[in-house]
Amino acid sequence: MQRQTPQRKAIEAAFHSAARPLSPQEILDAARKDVPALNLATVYRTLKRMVDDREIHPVELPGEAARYELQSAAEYHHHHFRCGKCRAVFDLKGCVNGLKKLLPSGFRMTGHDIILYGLCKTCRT
Amino acid sequence: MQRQTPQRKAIEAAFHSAARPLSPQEILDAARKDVPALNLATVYRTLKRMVDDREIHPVELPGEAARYELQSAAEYHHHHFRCGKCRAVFDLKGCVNGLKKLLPSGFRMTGHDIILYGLCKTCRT
DNA sequence: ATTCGTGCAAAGACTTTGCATAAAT
DNA sequence: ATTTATGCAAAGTCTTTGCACGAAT
Repeated sequence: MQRQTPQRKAIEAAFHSAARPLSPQEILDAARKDVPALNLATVYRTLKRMVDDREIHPVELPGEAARYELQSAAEYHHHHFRCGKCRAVFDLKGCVNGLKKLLPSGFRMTGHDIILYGLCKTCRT
Repeated sequence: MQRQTPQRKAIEAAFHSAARPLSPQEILDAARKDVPALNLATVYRTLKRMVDDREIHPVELPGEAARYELQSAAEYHHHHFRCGKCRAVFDLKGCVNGLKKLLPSGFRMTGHDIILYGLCKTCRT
């Protein structure tokens, strides 16, 4: 049975207000507004529990540390956009056709990732 | 000007015989057959120089350490397949259409990654 | 009262860097 | 002779873990 601690509440609050994938450090920074003494180790441990509880979902991008997002965002199939300037990651809607045609013969595909890179609306100006 | 050391030769040889993206540790293991005293730090430094020289190219997959492949493989636009059993990474040919339609309005796209997951021909049996 | 979570510090994995030595030009 | 690369060890980053304390049930 898991407990209802101020730390976990603060971390959950960070996810709900961000609405985009967050790194452990971003979560720490945000959650410290509620619980200033919060420790990074606690963030890592809490993230692990939340993943086990299927409350959040890891988002892994090439060459970067894992981020996490609410399971509600992961419920539908989606991909990610990474801004080259502010470095933030955004959820994208939809998918594409024709991935199977990339497969060499004899290979079986069970999943895929698509990551788009560029500039977000804010950084584009 | 760069020098022609046995270490660098051994590392280059490892790339040529593998013909797939390799991690620094895989490179160390392979190149030690030629230069047993080879050090991991030397591998990292040599990889950096080879990237600067455009002789190799980094291949970054979600949630994994960087691998590298010969620039000749990177000359054409391509993506990667990752086998969930043997964990090897393979090059794929071709690409897909319709990625731009995933972009939120106001965002600009400058590049993309596609990674397919599944079982390779060998592991599928 | 018991159990589980937290903070802190230490330990790990991976990568980078300083420095004296050795090798290449 | 000069310049650059190497090996080793130390230092960095990010993440995990041990332990005693404190909080939740």
